[in-house]
Amino acid sequence: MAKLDESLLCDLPPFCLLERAQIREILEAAVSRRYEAGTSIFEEGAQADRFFLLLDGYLRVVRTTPGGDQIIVLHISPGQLFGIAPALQRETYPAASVAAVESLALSWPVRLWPEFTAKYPGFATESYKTVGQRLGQIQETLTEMATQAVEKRVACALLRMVNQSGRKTEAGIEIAFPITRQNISDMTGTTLHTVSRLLSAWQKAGIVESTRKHVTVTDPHALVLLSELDP
Amino acid sequence: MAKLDESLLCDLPPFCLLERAQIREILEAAVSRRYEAGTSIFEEGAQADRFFLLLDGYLRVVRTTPGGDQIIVLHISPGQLFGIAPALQRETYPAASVAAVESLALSWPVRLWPEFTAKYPGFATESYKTVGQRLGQIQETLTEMATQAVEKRVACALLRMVNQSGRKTEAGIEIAFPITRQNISDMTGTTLHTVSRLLSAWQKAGIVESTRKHVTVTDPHALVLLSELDP
DNA sequence: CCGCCAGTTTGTTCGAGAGCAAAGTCGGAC
DNA sequence: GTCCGACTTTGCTCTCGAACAAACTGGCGG
Repeated sequence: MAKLDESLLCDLPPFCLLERAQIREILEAAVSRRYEAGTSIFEEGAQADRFFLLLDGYLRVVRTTPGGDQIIVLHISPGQLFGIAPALQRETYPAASVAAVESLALSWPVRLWPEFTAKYPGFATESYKTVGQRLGQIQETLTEMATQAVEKRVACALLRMVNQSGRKTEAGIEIAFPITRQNISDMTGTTLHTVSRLLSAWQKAGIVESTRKHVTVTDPHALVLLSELDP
Repeated sequence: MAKLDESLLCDLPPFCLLERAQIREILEAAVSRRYEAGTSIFEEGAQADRFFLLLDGYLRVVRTTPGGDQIIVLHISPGQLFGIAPALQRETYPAASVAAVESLALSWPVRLWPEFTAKYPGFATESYKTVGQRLGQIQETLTEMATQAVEKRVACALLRMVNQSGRKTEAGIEIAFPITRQNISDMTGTTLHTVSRLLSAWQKAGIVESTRKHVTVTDPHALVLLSELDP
């Protein structure tokens, strides 16, 4: 249990309607923990006994197939709730959460969920809104995966990451967390080879720049065209 | 607004904890409507102003890409809530719902949702449970789509339909709603040609039987093997 | 009873992208 | 500085399944 400044929470959607005293209460009940890059916060299929809020860092939500292939379902940015399976009456987490960088998260035991939704106005509403957005996003990814060619899927994946956590730099917009070719291929259901070729081609075309583990989109508009156009 | 027997509702998860009087109240507020096969209950992107309960029939939940390709996200069986976007604070429905056969559904205006969850114990819990199940199912489909070859995806899709709405017959287990090769290809992101070839091969192998618009799985176990094994 | 059409089957061609192989390079540990 | 391992690049081959084409079939409406 850590002593945390309530200003961390009071701007976030699920908490922004609450009073200082309520926020303090919530913090009192929370456990705060640091996760090193690469470590997992919880595993796929594990007992869903807590729910979480990411304060700092970035997470990947990952599913692994029996065959050992894995795919990245989505990324979590600071300020977002995650591991909210228990809010949906799930016994287990449907996917694992892995820290992409050193990260900091709060968590509460599941039994507090009903209390939170009952006691704090707007908490339930805002949380379910998050669920709705994720559901929509996953449906979108699914359609994309089912209908689009590899090139478009990769373009869409980059755009999604840029939109969710792009940082403006001199060169363009940089994805805020480290990401390998392998990671991108795990988001798009392709191979790191293909991703590497695509990024090389786009770099030559002046659309992206990339170094090890980092990608900057220099011409977002061109990427949008790639993700939409047919030929 | 139709006069409906409350016994229709009282066994369903969202309502099973309620008293007769409450169920009657809920029915009073509902609009009941019949939909012909092929018609849509609501369109993708439409204002999400009502939520629904399928009483009879089967629905496909469909997303369409800008390019005109469409994919079937999931099927809805009698007794399930659908179009519950509003419960997740969405302004619009993220996908369309189309009747696969002549169907009957109840619906209520969105403004009753908060009332229902507040007034009827277990309603919110059970509804969000449904959301959780769908989220899990879609994630599963997504991983499948991203990692598995066409043959396995089709096998999985058949198994999912059989599990959700299989009917025992002399020959095996029949999928309870009409389904074309095209439909199956829309669930698996392939073409009707490929699905046709697969079904033919499986029929020859004694695993399935199929006529126009109908599929019966005669050897479910063999299909499970196909959906799991590697070689 | 016939004709039509939606749905299905089957053949053939062809290209995207997976799989395999190998070499290059950057960054951190020591 | 130098070594090592994780990440990346690039070339080549080969297969799966999409795309195109065309014929067939069964059911429904007139």
